[in-house]
Amino acid sequence: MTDGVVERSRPRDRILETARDMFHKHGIKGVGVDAITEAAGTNKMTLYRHFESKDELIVECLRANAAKAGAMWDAFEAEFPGDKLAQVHAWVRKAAAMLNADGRGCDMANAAAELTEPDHPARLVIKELKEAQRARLVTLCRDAGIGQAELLADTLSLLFEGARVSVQTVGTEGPSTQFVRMAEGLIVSFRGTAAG
Amino acid sequence: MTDGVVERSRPRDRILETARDMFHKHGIKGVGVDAITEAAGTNKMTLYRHFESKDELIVECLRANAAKAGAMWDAFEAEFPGDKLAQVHAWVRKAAAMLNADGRGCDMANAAAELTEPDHPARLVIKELKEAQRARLVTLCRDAGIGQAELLADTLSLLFEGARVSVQTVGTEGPSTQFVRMAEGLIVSFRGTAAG
DNA sequence: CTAGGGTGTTACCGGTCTGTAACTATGCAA
DNA sequence: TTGCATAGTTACAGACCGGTAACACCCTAG
Repeated sequence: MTDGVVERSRPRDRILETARDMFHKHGIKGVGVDAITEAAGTNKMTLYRHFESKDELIVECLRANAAKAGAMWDAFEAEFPGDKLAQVHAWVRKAAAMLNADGRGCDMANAAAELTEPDHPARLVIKELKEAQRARLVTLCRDAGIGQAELLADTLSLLFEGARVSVQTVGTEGPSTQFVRMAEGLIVSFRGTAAG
Repeated sequence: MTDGVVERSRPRDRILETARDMFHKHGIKGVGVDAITEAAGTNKMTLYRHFESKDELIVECLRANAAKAGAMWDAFEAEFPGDKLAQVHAWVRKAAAMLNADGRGCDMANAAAELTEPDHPARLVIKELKEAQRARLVTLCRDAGIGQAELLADTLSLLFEGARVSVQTVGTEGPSTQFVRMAEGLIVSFRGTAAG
């Protein structure tokens, strides 16, 4: 039996997990590879044996985040099998929970704010992962029988995205406190219109 | 006659203006003081005679941004004197214009994403300036005779904030294209409810 | 027992970062 | 002309950055 998932896992996994946590808390440019490897209980050489550069490590961290987000969608389906409308409401609750979880916003959005080079490898994966998220929410809304599913999904997306940066700038007592009310009101409103 | 506002202004003003531009384009941690002073046509010593540290320069840049934002509100009042509802719609148009202006989001939000130290001097001014913006929009909505002015203002704020980060992550062709429609729809909807 | 792959250690490279010291040049005002 | 504030120049300190070289150390598979 392994005594601690983080401590006794392979160095590559520890590095990835530690980097994800530190990038999230302190920003990408705010963390050096030395700090990551030390926190992961390893060293710089081992990092560069598994990742060819810091940029590649960043990309892998973002992909790992996306994988966790994908698991979230699967959890909705598992909790409310077939009931797409319930899953939409579950998404709202999950989003609200994230807002109060910590004062840091979305890792993808934060990375996009930091990595300004237009051809940075991370920008590509950020874009495609955000588009995948959007597609899943659109599909969910559509399958829930809501008219104008794209518009509702986009509105909910922007509200959530905005709430995350609002938490980061003014804290949890700002406009983001109204997020659930806004989202639920919108869903009701859109369900009132034509339902395909 | 001075031949160029930027070139012949005082060094302090040139540094401030140049820093604002470069922080906006490349991020705060992505720009060094050497690069700023060189682009401003001066040198590092002069910068440190006018600003006691890079952090103080950052704070001054954020304050300058807020001053420009304040001028925007005054422009609304000048264009539609007394007509608060028209000013709300002017805000929507202005916000939409900002979305397509460039792919970079709000400087305050980006700074908050980069400067993660909880006691960083910039975090205080970011919070108070964001709260001031929110207060102005709430007041405008209330004076426009809209019921639930706070809720509408917060919703519009989150939508705009979210649209700015969406532009930064997936570009101008993403959910942000629907911003005006969402905002106008919300205003109509809120005007339909009780009007005080 | 042995061979080899994964890992750890130390030292280093060249570059960049914020911030400072010491000195020189300029322009304006009395 | 003298005096002074402002600005420019060069050089540097001390720290950190991403990334690499060379070598010693396991642990396990054969």
